Amino acid sequence: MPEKVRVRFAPSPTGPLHIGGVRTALYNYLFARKHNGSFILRIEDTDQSRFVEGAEEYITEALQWCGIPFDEGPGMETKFGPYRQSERSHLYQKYAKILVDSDKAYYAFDTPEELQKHRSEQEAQGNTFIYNWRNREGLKNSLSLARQEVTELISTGTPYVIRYKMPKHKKIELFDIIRGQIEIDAATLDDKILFKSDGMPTYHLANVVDDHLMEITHVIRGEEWLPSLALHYQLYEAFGWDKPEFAHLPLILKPTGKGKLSKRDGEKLGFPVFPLSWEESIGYREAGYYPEAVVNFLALLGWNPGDEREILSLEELVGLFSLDRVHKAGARFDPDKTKWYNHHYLQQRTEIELVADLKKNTELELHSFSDSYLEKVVGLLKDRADFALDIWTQGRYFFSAPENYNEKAAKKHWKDDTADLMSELADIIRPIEDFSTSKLENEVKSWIEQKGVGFGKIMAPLRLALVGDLKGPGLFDIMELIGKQESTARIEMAVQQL
RNA sequence: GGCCCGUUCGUCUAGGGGUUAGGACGCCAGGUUUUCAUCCUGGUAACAGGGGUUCGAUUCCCCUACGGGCUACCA
Repeated sequence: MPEKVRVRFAPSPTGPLHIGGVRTALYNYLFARKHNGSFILRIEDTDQSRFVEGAEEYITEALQWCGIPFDEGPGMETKFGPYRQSERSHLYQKYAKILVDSDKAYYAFDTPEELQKHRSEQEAQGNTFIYNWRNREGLKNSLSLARQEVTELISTGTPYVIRYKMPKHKKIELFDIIRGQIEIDAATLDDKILFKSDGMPTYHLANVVDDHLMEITHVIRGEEWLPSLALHYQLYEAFGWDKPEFAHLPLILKPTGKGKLSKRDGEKLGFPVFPLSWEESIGYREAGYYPEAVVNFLALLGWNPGDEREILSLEELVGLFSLDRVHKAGARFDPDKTKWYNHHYLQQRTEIELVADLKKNTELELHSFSDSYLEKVVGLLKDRADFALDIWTQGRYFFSAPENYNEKAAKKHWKDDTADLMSELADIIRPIEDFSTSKLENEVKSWIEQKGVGFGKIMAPLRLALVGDLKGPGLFDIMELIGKQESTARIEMAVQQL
């Protein structure tokens, strides 16, 4: 690759960034960094009717959170800017005109209603209406109308669009890095609208013009664009421009059922589909996922390094990434594996970091506990946590005495003589000066052996008394942490209540 | 319907003319933990079907089936 690699991620600010969009951005980022190139963010806001307030900010914040910032884009201006298409409309107008003047495109005056009518008429006969060589002579455009009439329509302000004049006889040879050679018969294509009657370009025109002007070398985008690649090729040729290389990424599919992953799948199956929360939809960040986990998971969804590694940091991904290892088929999204990745990255975090993670959640009543206490709790619980919040929800007994006891367990393990045994145990514990795990273990175990009652008869009710359930880390670790007073108090409470 | 892309365990995938078709998630079992989870070990499980080409196809070609995408003055 002789020229400097420049790639772009070009979302439309019509809402939150979808997880599939994040992956497209990630692959662009990885490719750019792998080749010491630039990663550009371009906002494709040519459809004013679908513009959503705050969506652009959401996109930049999401990329930031994932750790894949762009080198150029809104707010990071260079000679290639501006980076919002709405701020570049004068350019598209100019280039659309060039196409018309060279007879590669034409004005069309058909109203949306007229087109709709044609469509339904064709549909009624079981056909599809395609605006192209078959019928363009019979429709209202600068190809069918007299020159005079066209000038008059335009000068009187009649709304018009500009359509690309797709040739009838041509085999368009496409090349995609991921899919290889593709041949398309131009006769099956339609005269796509390049320039809308509202003065804005459509995706096709804006995209080609901007990619050229911004000197984009590789277009890495979703597979949904593959069908329009032939048009884009035609446009580059019409302008006499060198084409970038293209790579169309496989889609991310629903975990079950058919079709593309959607917002509804997340709601139904209870996992995020957005990087950050948006309105009612929870994001990966807010659900407690670490960006490393999301990036790692996403990178491996449709791509792999060629060996059996599954745990890869962003830096490692940069070093390993290559487009020709991108898979061709769509990938089903797997929420379980994402969770597993988060579990893994959570284990990498220190106790101090995890305490900080917990404290970020201001709804947790953590203020009455010291950092050193919290760090010890984390140390005992982190193995079993997928999310930082699990430490809180699974370790409530470190923060307050159990309010109720697992009924089934109580029925099974709290026998008639248990209360007496527990009271006796409390008496054994009370005089212990050095209230440490090892000391406790020694004392309690030798007492049990002396009594000859069997461990199960003591340990299960004791756990019930301290934790409220038959769960959790080692009992003596718990006792050391919550302390003598709390431990005995909980035993006495259980004796009373059970 | 038309056009385009695709198809290896349930899922993500490795592999590639001769392999015991490998790994990961999930699931199951055993071990550790006198609990639960983690963890460790093991197990379950796949080349969509049919034709070619070939000494030999999961691998190459064709067809079918199935899946996906596109078919807007949306991107």
